[in-house]
Amino acid sequence: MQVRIDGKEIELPAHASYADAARAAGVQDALAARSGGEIRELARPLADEGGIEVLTFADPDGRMVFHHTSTHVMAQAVRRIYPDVRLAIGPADADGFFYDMELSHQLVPEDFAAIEAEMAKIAAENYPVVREVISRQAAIELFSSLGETYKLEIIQRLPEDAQISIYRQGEFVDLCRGPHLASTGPVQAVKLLSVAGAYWAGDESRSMLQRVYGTSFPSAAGLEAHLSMLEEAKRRDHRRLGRELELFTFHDVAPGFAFWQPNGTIVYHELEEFSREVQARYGYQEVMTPWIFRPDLWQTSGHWGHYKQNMFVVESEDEVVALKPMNCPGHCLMYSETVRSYRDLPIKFAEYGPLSRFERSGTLHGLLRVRGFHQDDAHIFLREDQIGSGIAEVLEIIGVIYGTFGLQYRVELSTRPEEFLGEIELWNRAEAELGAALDRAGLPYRVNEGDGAFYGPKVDVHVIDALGRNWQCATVQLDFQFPLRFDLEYRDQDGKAKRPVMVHRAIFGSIERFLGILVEHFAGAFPTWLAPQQTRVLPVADRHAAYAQQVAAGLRALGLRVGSDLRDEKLGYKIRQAQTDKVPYLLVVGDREAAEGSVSVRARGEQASRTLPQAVFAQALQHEARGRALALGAHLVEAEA
RNA sequence: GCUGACGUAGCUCAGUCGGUAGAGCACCUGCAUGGUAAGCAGGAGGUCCCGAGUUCAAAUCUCGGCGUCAGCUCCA
Repeated sequence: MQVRIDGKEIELPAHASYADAARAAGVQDALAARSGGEIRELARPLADEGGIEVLTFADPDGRMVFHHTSTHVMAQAVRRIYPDVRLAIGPADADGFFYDMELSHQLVPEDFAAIEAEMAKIAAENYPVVREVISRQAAIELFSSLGETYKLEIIQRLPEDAQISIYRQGEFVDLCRGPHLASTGPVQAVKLLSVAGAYWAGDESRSMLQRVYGTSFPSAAGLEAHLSMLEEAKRRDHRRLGRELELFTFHDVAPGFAFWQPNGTIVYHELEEFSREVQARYGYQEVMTPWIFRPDLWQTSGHWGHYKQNMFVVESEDEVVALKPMNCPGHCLMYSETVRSYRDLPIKFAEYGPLSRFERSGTLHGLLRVRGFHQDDAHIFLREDQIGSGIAEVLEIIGVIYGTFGLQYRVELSTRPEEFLGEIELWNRAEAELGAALDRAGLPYRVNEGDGAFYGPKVDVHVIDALGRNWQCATVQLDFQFPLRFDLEYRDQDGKAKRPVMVHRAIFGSIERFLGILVEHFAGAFPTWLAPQQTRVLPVADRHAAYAQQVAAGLRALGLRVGSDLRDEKLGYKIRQAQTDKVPYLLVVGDREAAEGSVSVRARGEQASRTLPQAVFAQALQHEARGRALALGAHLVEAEA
């Protein structure tokens, strides 16, 4: 028969398999195939179809199949070593796989080597992975005899008409939907990464299983590359860099709250100032509102009913009060204090004040998940006819802000959750407005059904960092509820009272969190405008100290952040330290420079240096910092020319 | 919150069998006056997370608490 494989027409005998097809197409390392969006196992016979694609490890679906079989190999190895294991679920995940299991032995990382060795044996033994479809009754009998109670529970949960498949490899059998590799042989390079608890069926009230995470590759080289990427992520960990660069610290007595060290405070303020500057251009008005309120406010806003478990509630003078987790109720109050005209709208209140949310202890994570933080928060009150332009403007600001950091981003639209306030019709309208604004902005987006806030649908923006990781940052939430609950009004053209619409939005999200993401994105090497110290003067010997101080003073007078290293150390030592401190520009000054009033400039990460007159360097640095340039040196090259 | 691991000098970590603690870096002092990623020598630095218990004796063993880490759950 004639089959189109990866775009080429190829003649194959009748009853050929996908493996035959891959071979005929000359693909050596085929893992599976894809046809009409479905993944097909290599051992299966070709179905009657238009065209197929051969999947290798380069394809995400191919990788998924590979990792899926890998986790079966791991389960088989664990069973050989710990026969009392009971298996729950074992899927592929983004970069590897995991298996949830119950066993009497508490696994520790020291056990991994033995399991990996057994996995290598299973790969070398190269068992065919055989799929069988069996009846529900046969499946129940099989897994009962094996004592696999979790598998029995899975079978019971399957719909009546579900096809039940099992996969065998050697002595091992597992309930599984597949798809899988044709044999265990390709699972050559494996690394188990961690073991942690995971609830059975993701249910907090059920038993806790042991989840073993691992990753695997067809070749040792691929595994090595992946492991060094993980190492790189570790090197960039903002908690580590935060301490090394003296940006922030945490203390046992204030879990979930950062101490901002002098260096970190500079970066923090630069971010806040940047936001302030951009938003002022768009007509935002900055405000400051109380951070402790009586429950009345939270009752009006609905937080008392829906969010209280996340709020810090304190007692004072026999009265209960609560720290604000969000600014919106305060801004609504502020809006309602005056009679508003249709001419005033949109009104845009921005606030950078402190927010507190009670987060469960196990969820805290450096700056990325804290209890005390600040947002580049704003609430926009607008007329219904301004919704489209209002949302479009926010999307524009997002582009301006993320562009400055060189961050790519992607967008998601989250719709009505199960627990919600208000009428379904209002929700539908709000969701439609957001979708339309995204379409007009030309931003492709994914829909997250049921993931919206309790008061309205939202657009979430995920930034993509230098390592390709995604972080949820900006959020834009349309809200018909708060105006209703706070009875907000404006006088329309006809003199009648009308209800405004509200937009909640933050671009960084939490400034703390965004800063943490930036630390990892830049690996601590901030662009000049964000760098705590933008330049550092290094005298060659102590007789050059006076000139060094003069150079530093001159730069400081221009508003630049400059340090000087006057210690009795050799130049190489000071340079090394300045590089590890990730200072953008080092200025070496010795006899030559002192004599001609120049500085020898060495940019971060470079070996070469160039000598420039003091004033020329100062001006270039000033331009670079003021312009919030992403890369180092553009103005320097200009200055030299 | 749950499961597991961990908590020793400012940082990274070692500490055997239960016998009162160590290294490197950083810091301080002295020598060296130096030209683009670590000069040499010396010194100081400890509530071994906190609290109980076992023991003649606890960094070490047991229990409880706090915190951190990996994950789960949660995340307007």
